[in-house]
Amino acid sequence: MGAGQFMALKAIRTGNQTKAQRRSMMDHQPCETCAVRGIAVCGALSREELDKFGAEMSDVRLQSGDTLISEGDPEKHVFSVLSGCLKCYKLMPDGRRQITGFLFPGDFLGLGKCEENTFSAEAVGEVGLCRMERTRLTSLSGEIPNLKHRLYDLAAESLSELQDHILLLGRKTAQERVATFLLTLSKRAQLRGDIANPVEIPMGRDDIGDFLGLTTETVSRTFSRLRKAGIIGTDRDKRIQLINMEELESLAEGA
Amino acid sequence: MGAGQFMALKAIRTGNQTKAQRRSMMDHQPCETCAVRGIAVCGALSREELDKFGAEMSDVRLQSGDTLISEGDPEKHVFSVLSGCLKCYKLMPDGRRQITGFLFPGDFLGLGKCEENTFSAEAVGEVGLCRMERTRLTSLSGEIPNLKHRLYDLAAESLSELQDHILLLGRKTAQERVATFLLTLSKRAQLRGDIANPVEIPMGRDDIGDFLGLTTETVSRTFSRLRKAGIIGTDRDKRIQLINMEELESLAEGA
DNA sequence: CGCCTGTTTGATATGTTTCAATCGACGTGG
DNA sequence: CCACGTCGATTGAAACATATCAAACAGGCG
Repeated sequence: MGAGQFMALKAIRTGNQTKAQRRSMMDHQPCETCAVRGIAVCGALSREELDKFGAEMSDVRLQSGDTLISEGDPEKHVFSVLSGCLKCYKLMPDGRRQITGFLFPGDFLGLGKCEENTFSAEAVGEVGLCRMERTRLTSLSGEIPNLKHRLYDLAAESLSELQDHILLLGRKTAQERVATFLLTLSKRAQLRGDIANPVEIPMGRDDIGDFLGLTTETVSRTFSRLRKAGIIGTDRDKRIQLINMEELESLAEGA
Repeated sequence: MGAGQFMALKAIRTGNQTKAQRRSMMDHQPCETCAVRGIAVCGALSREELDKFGAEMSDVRLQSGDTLISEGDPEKHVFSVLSGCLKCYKLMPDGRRQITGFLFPGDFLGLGKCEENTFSAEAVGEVGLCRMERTRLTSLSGEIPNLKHRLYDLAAESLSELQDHILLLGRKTAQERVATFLLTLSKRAQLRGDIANPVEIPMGRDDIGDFLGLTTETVSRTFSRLRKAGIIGTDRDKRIQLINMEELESLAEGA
């Protein structure tokens, strides 16, 4: 691939500049009944720690397309995803976009070190999050060793995932990328207790393309190819059956 | 690009399986006189903390091509680079390789969370490092808050760099990748006090290719193109003058 | 039903890879 | 000191995977 230069002006990403406009704030729901307890940042906290932690949170709800944070803006808050899906991306001056990752329930947003966001994040469908002041997190992580440790673990895990993605972008073929993508999505769904096999694909083909370093068309064609090969099946666009897992795995690894 | 599938068997990377064979161990030199104090992990430590830290270190010296760690092996040690350059990479079953990053003096190796290395690391030319048991680092970071904090910062910085590289691999053209590479190398040299403008390129064209998601030939051709355009100049292969910085910057950003 | 938006499919263009050959620097041995 | 061999870098020609351009298709909704 490459050719980015020429795919450029396809949109200039004038996307609805919703920013925080449609974003709505709500009271924080009790952590005890939280759907993502156990898998989220807060999972490692004791009962008392959790109380202290939860007291600092407030809830946020986003509509599809809403921007949660923007690259370059001051990094004032950290977030924990409760429901829905977000895409994190970087833009180039001419509009080329690279999605660096998707966030699902239980995922944490706010591992940055510097004052400014290194990427933007936007809702894919409706999203619920809980939110905390970054400065509060910093001081809390000083008080609660478990929390600091958990944050470090999350960062380390994230590092490993990004390295995997670098391998994908640098060396895998379109088919291998798509296979990897489907399997990763499926495994993540399983981890948070969702259905793993007819795997839910909340984002559009263009988002998948911008994540995998491909175009919408190539993603679509690749899905079709896998479908014709009997490796995957489809009810709707957004729900895909993984039929031949073995083949999919070996495709993903590039064996 | 893409086509990885077909570039595959070009070598199967049978590379000299030197592992730790040529690796030699030495006593640890005093931290006070260390060339990379201030920029390395240990930079944030007080005098007493440094003594405690340094007492745990031993020195390692590698020859060109020596493998320091291998993907999948247990992660027993962490390292701080004193001199030279290392490449960190992941391999696919068929031999395709992706270099995830280069390490220079002052850089830290060992931010992993799990028991196993997520990548391999190999010396590019002669390398000097100091080494510590991972378990010792873990306990020390419990005792020394500064250290824990420093490690977290390093991880966060690393996250940001990997995201930049993901943008590069996913969306930049060959020329933009090479321009970015040269500038990054130059800036890092400056940060550690080395000469920034005739920038030293210790690694070969093939390593650069495997880092940028390109082939040796494309890297070489791109250098030639930049040279003909008067943007860079060359004394030797490994030392490159950045002549037109403005143009190089705008190329790198893809404006 | 017809519009709208996202997906799929087709035909063609192109940047990069692949295959192959030449060049250049460097070290070795006669 | 110069032929020779080696290894990495460079250059050329052709092949190819994916991008681009364009059109058809499908599903959801007013």
